[in-house]
Amino acid sequence: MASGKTSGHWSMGLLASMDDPELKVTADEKVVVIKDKYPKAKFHFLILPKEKIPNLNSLKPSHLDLLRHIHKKGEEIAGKANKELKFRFGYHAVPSMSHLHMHVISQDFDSPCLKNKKHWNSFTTSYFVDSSEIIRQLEKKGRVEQDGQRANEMLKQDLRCHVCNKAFTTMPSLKAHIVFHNVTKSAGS
DNA sequence: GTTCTAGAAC
DNA sequence: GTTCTAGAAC
Repeated sequence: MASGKTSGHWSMGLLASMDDPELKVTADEKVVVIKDKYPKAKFHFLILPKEKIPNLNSLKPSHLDLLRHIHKKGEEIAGKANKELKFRFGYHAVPSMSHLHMHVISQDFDSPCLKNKKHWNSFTTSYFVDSSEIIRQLEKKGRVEQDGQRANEMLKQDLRCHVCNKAFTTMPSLKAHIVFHNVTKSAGS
């Protein structure tokens, strides 16, 4: 392999990342765990099933065990990474990257890779669907209903702090604000 | 998904 | 003049 010209289109990038030793965290018979290449928080992992599942819409009840396994793996990885920080486990309603992947992301959102409104809203609005919600929907309805158009509108929403709901007009001001939440939270001693 | 950058916003 | 956002990328 000379340079990064492996799989043509950028949306196929996750498949390459799964084999990248720099990003790979662990794997078992069902899933691969990698670090997000551009982490949007102090801890940001992706859990991908080895089985090729394109997206949420293609999930069937037969995938429920796998989804529960992914969720459990997420809790395990988060616990190993950091026991103080809060984590969320979930899926983007309209992911940019191909191949189903669950985000495991700490809620500090303290990262230089977190730069714009789309980044922010994709993790703090209903564009981010909790894994438990996906599982519940699949159990109840036999499929996952997805309103992609409504989800995409979430990305354009005004910026709001995910902790206190305060509104902000720019990303730099929001980022300066959330640092304050992180400090007060860990100021135990 | 990111990078780059024009021009809006300040 | 600088900061910041937002749209194109073949």
